[in-house]
Formats: sequence, structure tokens, C-alpha cells
Amino acid sequence: MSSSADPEETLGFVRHDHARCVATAIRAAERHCADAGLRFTAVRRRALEILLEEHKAMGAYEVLERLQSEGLGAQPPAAYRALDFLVANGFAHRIERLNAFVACSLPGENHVPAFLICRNCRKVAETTALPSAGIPEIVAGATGFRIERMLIEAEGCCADCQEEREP
Amino acid sequence: MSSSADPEETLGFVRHDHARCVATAIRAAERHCADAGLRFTAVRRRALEILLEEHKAMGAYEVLERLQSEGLGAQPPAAYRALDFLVANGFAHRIERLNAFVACSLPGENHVPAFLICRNCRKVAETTALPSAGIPEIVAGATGFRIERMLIEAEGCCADCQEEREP
DNA sequence: GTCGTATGTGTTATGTTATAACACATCAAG
DNA sequence: CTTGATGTGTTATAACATAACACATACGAC
Repeated sequence: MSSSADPEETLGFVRHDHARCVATAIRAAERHCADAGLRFTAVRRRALEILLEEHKAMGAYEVLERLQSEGLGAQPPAAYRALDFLVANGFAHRIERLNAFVACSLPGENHVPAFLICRNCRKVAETTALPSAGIPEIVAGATGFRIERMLIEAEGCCADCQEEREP
Repeated sequence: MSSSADPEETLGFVRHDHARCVATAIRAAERHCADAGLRFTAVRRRALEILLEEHKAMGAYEVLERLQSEGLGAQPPAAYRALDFLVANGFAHRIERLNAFVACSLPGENHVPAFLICRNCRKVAETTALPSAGIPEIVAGATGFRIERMLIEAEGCCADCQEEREP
């Protein structure tokens, strides 16, 4: 992946120290699980590591293949269970547009995530939506609708992929 | 559906004259197709009518069943083609969260739609997101990401379904 | 320690959503 | 009435997801 010598790679399209970001995410998950009495098992840890390797949306079957090749769970339910656990505990998010999953870039923060999804390379950048983004909430309030979950996904083309097409 | 005598029913949770709203939507589609040289065929028209009957998210296979029972296209591709046409031309929207489709409530208007989705009854209300909703756009601009499509879905429980549970 | 319960995993089978590929039909323009 | 573009029928299969039940492991109560 990294062809340059420096430790900076893109996080969703923003440069950052990736090795450190992976380590941080894993440690955050360990901590959270220890505190909450959850079991951060081998399959779950490995699934998170796989998602973290690139900031890319991966299908459940894609993750499954990787797990299989390491002898860690051979059938779809294994992957879905691990991914569901990660999503339920905020370590990963589901990208509905792609029926795929991505590691959370902001573990620990209690946020309403918004995603920028590159159609071409499937890289995903995560930002946090401000409460002021909630136009629907105004309407919801007016009609008695109780919002439980918000989903904000922007689909398009990242800078790198734009360059590739018209260099 | 309507147990009351008056013509007012809910549009996604807001009361309105439903018969009129269906007629308007169909006419808008006819007009748009005529103007743009598109063919508003029997399957396409019927698919739109089916979606319009309730302001509810319907799966492609659910729409297909209805089409089949009227002898209008027997296999999945028929339904997907009709639905894709409706979505491509702004007569319907795809609700990613549900892998389902819903008729557009604001045909003709060039809008960024936002949806309120009731988990319980699958009714969907459509509102238009204001440009100020676009927090992601700020980030996108900063990182050179070109947004092509925005997707805003709020999932929760509508007023009617809340009442049913705690009357 | 060991017993019992709760939680996680393995495995089989199947359900649901979506599309590829190719043949045939229809339409509108020349 | 031919031609090309667009839409539909049909078969097959891909991709995504879960139900159900058996077995394993972790962990607290005793």
C-alpha cells in the first residue's frame, strides 16, 4: 500500500500516521471491552484489524475470506457476528450504500458519523455531523417522529481517483 | 387503508389528500417523460402507482409480486428495471437502510432528499435537506473530494407507532 | 475445584436482494 | 418497411444475510 518511506498515509483522504491509528483503535477497543466486561475475542480482534488495514469499506464476505485464510471462522455467520459486535460497540460502522463495513476513525467519541465514500476505490472518510446538520430533526419534532439513528453518507470521487482519470 | 371518510391520510406522518397526491405524481411523471422523450411504459407506470399507494418503503420483490399478480413482468429484472428507471428520473428514491424503494413526494423539485423511516411500519416521510446540512461538504471541499450524491436517512419510530406501544 | 449459567463459536441450511447475459419485441425516424 | 435504439422476457447465478441448533469456553457462586 505505502510506496513512500514516511509513515503518513491517507485516512479516508487525509494524511495521517496509519500504524499509530491502528494501534490506537485496537487499544481503545481493548480498553472499552475490559471496562464493559465484553470479550474481545480473537475473531473480533482480527476482524477489526482487517478493517483497519485500509480505510476502505469491506463486504462481510471479503472480511470472511481473510478470516478463513487464517483459520479463524469458516462460515458467513462468523464474519457477521464479529462485524455486528464491532458495530454495536462503536468500533466499526456499516456503510449502507455499499452493504459494507469500515473501522471507526473516532473510537470513543460519542458521535453522529457522516461518511465520504469514493465510488472508485471504496475508501471511506469519516467525519462527525454537527447537530445543526439535523434538518430532519426539525421535521421529525414537528410530526412527533422520534429519531433513533441518523445515517449520512456522501458518495463521490476522492481527489486521488479524480487525478487518475484526468492527469 | 383509509377507515375514515375524509380524503386526508398521512404522507409519511403528515396529513394530506392522498388521492390527489397520487394523481399529481403520476401526471408529473407523464409530463416529464413526454418532455424528455422517455417511455412511461405500463410496467413503469404500474410500479410507480404501487409505490404511491402507501408512503411506505417496499422491497423490489414486494413490488414484483404485485406486478406479477397483474401479469406485468414475472421475473426480478422486470421490477428492478422499472424501479431503476423511476429512481434515475427522480420519481422514486431508494432507501438504502432498508434495501427498499419509495415514491418521491416532491416530484419535479430538484432536491437533496432526507428521509424519516419508521422502523415499525416502514412508512417513510421525505423532506428536503437544506444546503446547511452539508457538513460533509466542508470536509469534502477541504480534501478535494467531489460529492455526487448525498444520502440522509433518519431511522426511528413515528408518532402513530409510539402511541400503539404506550396507549 | 466444579458446577451451572451466560456468552461465543461451528455448522448446516436457507432466505433475501440483485444482476449478468442473451433472445425477442416494440417504437419512432428516415 | 427497414433500421437502430430502447424496453422486456427468461434463465441462471451472484452477493448479501440470517435461522436454528449443537458444542465450547469463560467466569462467578459455592
